[in-house]
Amino acid sequence: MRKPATIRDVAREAGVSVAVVSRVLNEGSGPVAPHTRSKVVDAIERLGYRPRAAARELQQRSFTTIGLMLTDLANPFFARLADRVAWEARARGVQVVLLTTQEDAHLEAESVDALIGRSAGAVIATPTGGNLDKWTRLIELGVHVVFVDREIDELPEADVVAIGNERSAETATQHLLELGHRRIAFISGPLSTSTGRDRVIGFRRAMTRAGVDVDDRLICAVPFRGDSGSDAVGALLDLPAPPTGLIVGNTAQVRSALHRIKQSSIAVPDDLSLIVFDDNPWTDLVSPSLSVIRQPIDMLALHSVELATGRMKGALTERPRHIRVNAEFIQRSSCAPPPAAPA
Amino acid sequence: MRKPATIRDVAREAGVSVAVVSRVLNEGSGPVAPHTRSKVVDAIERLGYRPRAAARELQQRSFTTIGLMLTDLANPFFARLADRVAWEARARGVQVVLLTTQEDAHLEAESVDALIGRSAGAVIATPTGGNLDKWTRLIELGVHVVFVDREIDELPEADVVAIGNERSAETATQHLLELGHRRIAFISGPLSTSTGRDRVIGFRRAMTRAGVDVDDRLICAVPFRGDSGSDAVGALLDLPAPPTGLIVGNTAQVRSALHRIKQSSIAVPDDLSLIVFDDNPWTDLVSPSLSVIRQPIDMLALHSVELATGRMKGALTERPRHIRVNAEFIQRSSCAPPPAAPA
DNA sequence: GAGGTGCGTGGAAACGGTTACAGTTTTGTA
DNA sequence: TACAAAACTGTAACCGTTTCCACGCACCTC
Repeated sequence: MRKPATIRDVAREAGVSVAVVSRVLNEGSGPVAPHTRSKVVDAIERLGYRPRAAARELQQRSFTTIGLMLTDLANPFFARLADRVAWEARARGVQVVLLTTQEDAHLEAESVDALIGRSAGAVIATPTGGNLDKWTRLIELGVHVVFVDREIDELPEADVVAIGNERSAETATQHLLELGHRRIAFISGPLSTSTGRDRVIGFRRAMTRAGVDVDDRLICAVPFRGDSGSDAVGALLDLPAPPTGLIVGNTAQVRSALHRIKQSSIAVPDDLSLIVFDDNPWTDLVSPSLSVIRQPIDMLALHSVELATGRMKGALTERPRHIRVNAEFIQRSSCAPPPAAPA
Repeated sequence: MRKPATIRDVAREAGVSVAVVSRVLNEGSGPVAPHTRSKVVDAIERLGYRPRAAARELQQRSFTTIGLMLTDLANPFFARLADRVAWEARARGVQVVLLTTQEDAHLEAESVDALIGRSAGAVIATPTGGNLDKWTRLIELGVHVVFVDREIDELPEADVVAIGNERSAETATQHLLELGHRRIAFISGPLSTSTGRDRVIGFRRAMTRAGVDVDDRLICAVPFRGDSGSDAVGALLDLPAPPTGLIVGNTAQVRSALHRIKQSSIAVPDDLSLIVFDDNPWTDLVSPSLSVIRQPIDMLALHSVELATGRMKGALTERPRHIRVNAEFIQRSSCAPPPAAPA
């Protein structure tokens, strides 16, 4: 196993200069006579030469890589998002470096550092909510940041692609209200995330507009990780007056919450009407099939990648954009009028 | 937007030479006085300096990037695999470049090309089965290839990490046989993949050993994409003598198959006993909860990354390894004796 | 006090590409 | 035939690290 050939070896073998070889390598970066080119190609073939990517990257600050920083690929929502992002990125010829933060601010900080070292041109991320300094630094270094799904208000320099969270929560709540529910519970993500906050706002707004008092015990902001969904459901069902409707606005906790409901003697939708955020492959396989708020994942991915690559290539220079795409309410079988509807 | 700081900037800021900064960066590569070290650390902090990966790679011939080439992240199995791979990779300080092939040989070829000449030292992949030439070329170029989940017999140079597919299928079949089933159907992936072939082999072996004739109409090898699972179920149920037991060995088609079963009037497990490959987050949420073959995803990820990074760093130089990890049969509620068990 | 033996440090040469610029040929045109 | 323009090729300077080697210095040992 001998040392790999370098561009200089090729040049010597072909009897030309390194510049010529480089031009042959990078088609169109300069003129090369046909005969010379074939000599070079031969030499490359003979030596089995392959240009070294590191050397290339070092030299040219070509931003051909974007970072994709998601919290957790085990969550089907993010998994499908990653799938679509990878797809869109490929179509644009850019590479995707994948990083997961597991909802951990410390890991997130590490990831940002890693991206700086890899000289990524842009980052698509679902931020945990912290690390303001890290993000700021990243942006200062000229790395374009696109927040997807969530956002950070304190970072107006970043683009944002998300669904209308307030509106979606409002729609779901509205649906339950119209069925006659009055005691409606809401399980959201942490209020440190924009999704958590906005969805709760939407929920409250719908309730208030309907003239229904919001019982704060019916709003549970729980972490994304762990079994908090199950705990929240347990606590809600144990209340003296348990809710007749439940909206789970924390995608990552839907499974856990459902588990608890399945274990209990509560019947859906007879005893409890249910709407969950995000349409998973299995939401129509369980019994009863779940009414959901469906986030348009391909749109989120499309816009994110579009923004990221656009900014990277300098095509987009205007001020940061906030792109809202509409989530869709899909009615299935998990909602019904409350058991003892008021007269 | 200022330029990223270089090691020279740090050296100047700290009032030392670049050599010292480098030694601080690479702990243990040379002596540094404690006081000097802290000056350097301060400077790094102040400047927000991050060493540039490309420059590092150029100098020392180590790679810090591995390619992760999966077919489809919308499949929860691969999504969770990606999650674990990202995790294991991070623990080893290597970056992951994500590529998806959508089970398309052409896209796979493109992906391999993209990886060639990029700075990936190793690739973890679930191959579609074709592109022998591409893979061979990649390996020749010194990129270490680890096939995970599936393998390609014609490429003995690649490492393989997979479950015992024959054995797992055998176990599942065995379970149904013991319950008294004789007409057992098997839906597998394409026979062009090792998983498809091996699982069918295991299925046949168990049947043969039990002295049960295998009805070829009960074996459906269907594509991973599309709605082929549903079609296969439809065909099976339409048979004059439909099966009383069904094993879905095509993870990607489980959802589609279940859908069709749910639509039909067939009751699980009363009319049809069901075992599916791979334990998803929702297999115990549906009714009845599904008996599954659980693939130990974290083990698959661990070994893959271990092999990939080990080879990359030159720690592993022995001949290619085939690592088999055991899948586990998890019994839930989707199996019962056949409706008219033979006396 | 001469001669090791370490430690701590800095200078400068790699590593393998790209590319600006200058130099040499070939071609086109008056 | 002369001379400018175009086409091609070569030299050398980067890019940001790591690392080899030399050097100064304090300390220890005969």
